[in-house]
Amino acid sequence: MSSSEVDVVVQASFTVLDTLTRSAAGHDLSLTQLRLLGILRDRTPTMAAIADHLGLDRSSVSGLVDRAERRGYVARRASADDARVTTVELTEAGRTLGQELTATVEAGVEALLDCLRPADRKRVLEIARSVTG
Amino acid sequence: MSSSEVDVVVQASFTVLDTLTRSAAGHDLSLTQLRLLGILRDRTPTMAAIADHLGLDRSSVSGLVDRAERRGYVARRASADDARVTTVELTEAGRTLGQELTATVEAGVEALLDCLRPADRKRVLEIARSVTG
DNA sequence: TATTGTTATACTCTATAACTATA
DNA sequence: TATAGTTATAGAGTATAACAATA
Repeated sequence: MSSSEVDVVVQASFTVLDTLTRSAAGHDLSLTQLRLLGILRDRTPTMAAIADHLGLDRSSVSGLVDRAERRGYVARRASADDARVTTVELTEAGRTLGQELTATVEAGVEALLDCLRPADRKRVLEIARSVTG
Repeated sequence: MSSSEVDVVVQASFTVLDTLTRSAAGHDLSLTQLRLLGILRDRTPTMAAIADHLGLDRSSVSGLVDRAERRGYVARRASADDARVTTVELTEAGRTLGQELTATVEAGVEALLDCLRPADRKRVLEIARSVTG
């Protein structure tokens, strides 16, 4: 694979990520906050699990959750099993916002893929699944 | 396209971006600094052109270039045509670092795509080109 | 002793607003 | 007047180190 071909893959990823960033910004959120809400959509993880998932230090997640909590999108809950552990969950407002974001992101990504032929759209999904692993 | 299929595309983009972020961090750079060096690889843009390319405010680019300049990777040059204009170029150290980054990123992206069959690798490049436009 | 999470600190990144210099 | 770039300011995001509470 030539270096220009790597460029193309990287540029395409930036294009998708720019779409996500704009979707988040439209709701006055950062990309990281968007990812946090995405993680909480179907989970109630511990602080450590969030850090692992986002590849961040735990202290960074403390601040991240602080700001999301201050805005009313998430809530901390003490674990019943282990008094050291804190779990994080969406509030009703957070869930509503998450659903709006999902719709916005979906529209943005679909717009990006609208230029592809049906066979290519099928293929890009297969490839994306392979990359995700 | 179902929402789970959008998820797959988004997750694949995050995977590529995480590879880039790790490549940059390995050289003690942020993703934005990596993008800046990438832009300068084959151009000598004005501050305004960098801002347009990265989708940032010009004041953000001033700080970005300040920090890169302080580390010896880029240099500002006054335009001969228009005294208001400043162009930015790589230093020798910046070019060397950029080449190292290119190699690191290339290896990382290739590792991601190693699971694909040859026909798929060809296809992903075509699709990536379409998305990039 | 080891682990979970927070706090203190420092830096990068980013935008808005106000400014200077030039066109 | 309009444009290019900077500076001042404020806030978000991030890591490191030190810490408290719990296991």
